[in-house]
Amino acid sequence: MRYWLMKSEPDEASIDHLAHAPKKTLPWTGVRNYQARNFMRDQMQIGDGVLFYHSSCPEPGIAGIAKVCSTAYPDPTQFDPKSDYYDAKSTQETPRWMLVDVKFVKKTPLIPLATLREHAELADMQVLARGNRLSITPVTEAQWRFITEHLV
DNA sequence: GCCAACGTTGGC
DNA sequence: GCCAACGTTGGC
Repeated sequence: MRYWLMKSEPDEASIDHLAHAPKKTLPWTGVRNYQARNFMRDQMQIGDGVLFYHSSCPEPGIAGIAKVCSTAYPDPTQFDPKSDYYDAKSTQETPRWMLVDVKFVKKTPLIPLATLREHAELADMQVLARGNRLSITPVTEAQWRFITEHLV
């Protein structure tokens, strides 16, 4: 059992989209970074906790809780020439990009980035590191507990 | 829109 | 394998 923070642009896929999706699940499409892919492919397991983070928006921050609800499988958008996420170098036989499905758990009052930065307990969170751009980052159990017990 | 930080690409 | 150029991310 691990914990993760996953960034999504709310215009693309917000916590509300997840809450209203069929079965309350969405495939985490569009990751095109090897480190983030490797987390999904190699480390995520069904049941892992997810902090659902809204990025590139007026109020960036944690907007809800979700959980991993599938093992990794090829991201179908890499094969679709009409998709923004199409990758001409990827083939069905040797897919380059993998994803997991994520299931809604609950929406939370938005925890802004600035609030996360205020807490010494969270100072080592990878998402808060200077220059961090990774869309999926590991969260420690201590960080997870602090956020879910004190900030939500 | 700016810009720091970082990843990727491709020539050599 | 190096590294400059370029593209992207994402907060502000």
